[in-house]
Amino acid sequence: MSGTLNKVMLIGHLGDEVKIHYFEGGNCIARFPLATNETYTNRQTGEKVTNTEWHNIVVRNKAAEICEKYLSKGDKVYVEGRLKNRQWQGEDGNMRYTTEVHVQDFTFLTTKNESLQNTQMQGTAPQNEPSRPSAPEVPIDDTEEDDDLPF
Amino acid sequence: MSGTLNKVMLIGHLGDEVKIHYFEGGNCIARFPLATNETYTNRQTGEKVTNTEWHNIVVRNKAAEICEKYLSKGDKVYVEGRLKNRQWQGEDGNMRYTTEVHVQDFTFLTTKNESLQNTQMQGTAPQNEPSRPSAPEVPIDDTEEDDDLPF
Amino acid sequence: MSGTLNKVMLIGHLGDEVKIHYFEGGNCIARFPLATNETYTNRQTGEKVTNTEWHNIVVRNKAAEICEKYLSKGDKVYVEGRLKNRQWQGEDGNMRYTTEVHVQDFTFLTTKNESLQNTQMQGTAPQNEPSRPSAPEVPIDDTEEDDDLPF
Amino acid sequence: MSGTLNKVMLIGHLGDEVKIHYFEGGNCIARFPLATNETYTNRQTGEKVTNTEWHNIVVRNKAAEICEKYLSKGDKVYVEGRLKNRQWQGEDGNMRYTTEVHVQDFTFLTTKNESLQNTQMQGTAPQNEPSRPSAPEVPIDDTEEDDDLPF
DNA sequence: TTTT
DNA sequence: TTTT
Repeated sequence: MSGTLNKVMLIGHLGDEVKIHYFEGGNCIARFPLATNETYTNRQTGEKVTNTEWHNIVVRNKAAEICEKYLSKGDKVYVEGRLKNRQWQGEDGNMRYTTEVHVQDFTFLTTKNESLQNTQMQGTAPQNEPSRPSAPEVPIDDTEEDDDLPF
Repeated sequence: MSGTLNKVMLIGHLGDEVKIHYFEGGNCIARFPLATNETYTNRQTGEKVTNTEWHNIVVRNKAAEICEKYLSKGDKVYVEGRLKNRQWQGEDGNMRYTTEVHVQDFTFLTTKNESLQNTQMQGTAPQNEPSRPSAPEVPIDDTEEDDDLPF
Repeated sequence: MSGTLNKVMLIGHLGDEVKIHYFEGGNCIARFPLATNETYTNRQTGEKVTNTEWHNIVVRNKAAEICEKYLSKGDKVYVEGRLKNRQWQGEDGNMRYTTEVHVQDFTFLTTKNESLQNTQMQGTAPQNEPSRPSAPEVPIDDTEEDDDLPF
Repeated sequence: MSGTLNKVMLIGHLGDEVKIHYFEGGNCIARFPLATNETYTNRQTGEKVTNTEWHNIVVRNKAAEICEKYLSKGDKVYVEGRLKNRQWQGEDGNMRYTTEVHVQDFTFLTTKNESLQNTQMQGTAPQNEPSRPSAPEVPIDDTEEDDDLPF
């Protein structure tokens, strides 16, 4: 315990399909962009303004596979996780910086693919899913042996 | 996954010592009251008002033991968990209802017992601690075989 | 500022219609039950178990009227607020205790009444709505002159 | 209402002093870096690893002035807000991207400057402070007329 | 009393 | 690039 807290909670829509990448050891990582919207009225002009924020969502291993299987562009989802900054060297030699949301928990709020109905139940059991009183049947290997890969 | 969310996040002070109870199988449960305060100014009278809410905190197994070991009355702590309603029959034959916060994660914000400094690191690794990329060294048995006990 | 935090975040379904009550000064309060579900597999028996928790949701003034207008039994909603304990004397003379969630923010995730489409935009502007950069057009009177009424 | 949620909750330590900037109309914006830590044990090597994430915190107007007045490098604070991405053109002509946490609520968890004790009460009344039953005495102008400035 |  |  470090006495700190790093928590993000988002409800938004997928702006694109889930992209998954498998590592040699069998681990995998999934990524997708998530849009949240804010609407307000400009006080000076009186016009209604909508701002969209795009978030880089990152999911690992079993949870990644569930997302890849059941989520599609446009779906609404709740994700909970941590902010993580990542840097890498761009092709032009300059450093690039990105902030990602590394998912610890999620729940589907709509899915276009309605075939998941029953499967959906275990769909919310990501890595070390905190809201499960009993242990998940499938042990999830969370080893971050990919940590220095440019993802 | 059920498509729902049940989350509570509190920062408050312990109103009493942690009380722990061990079950036969080795499981245990710890309880303590946590106070949060709200201060506002009454618009009509202009006086400052402070309201204190008391929350029933429930922690299980390894996390319970960490709390019992390191937290004391007056300590400040962050807890995250789920709301759970519990009912039982009182001595007068009437049903009693209580709402509890079942802890999934926590972090110490102050402790009177400063001896924990180093131990503190694993102090924040409750059951299925979600913010850990690697697995906790000690597997935590979360079996709720005590679920129908009146706690 | 009191150095404490009292926050609840729920996604659930309304178990009943919104009940609204108006006070003399024009203030009002709305209440509805909200269900969250938890599903897990019993480790011993292998059977799937679903637990439902019921939460007492309380909304005030303008936000209350929006809820009453647009939410119906069965709708899914996100609510954010504070835990508040309330006690009152029952008809049998015994004290009763309830824990409520006093809403500070909310967003509709589905509504059966689809006629709200456009109105919905301001539907998420409860009292002192925090996610609005510009001020809401309608000042909301939040005076808690009803605090000792048995609601 | 947009049916989305964009929420960040952090407990961390200030990595530097609060920097405040005043605009012509009297509005102001404060910024400071906030560190959160994550500690875990590498499963392969068995060594303990600590990761620090740095977050760009942005506060506006009255809340900004309170932060500037009472927070110092090293202080621990809870902040709640929204993720906001900002881009601007760097001196080299390349676009720069940053993710910021725009604060909606906060509470001091420690302060080196203990003189605030009493003042602290209003220290937690940022813009449209959601946890206040009564209205703040000082109306806060939240107009974002500075939105296209490179902050 | 909700929902999947 | 989402959604309402």
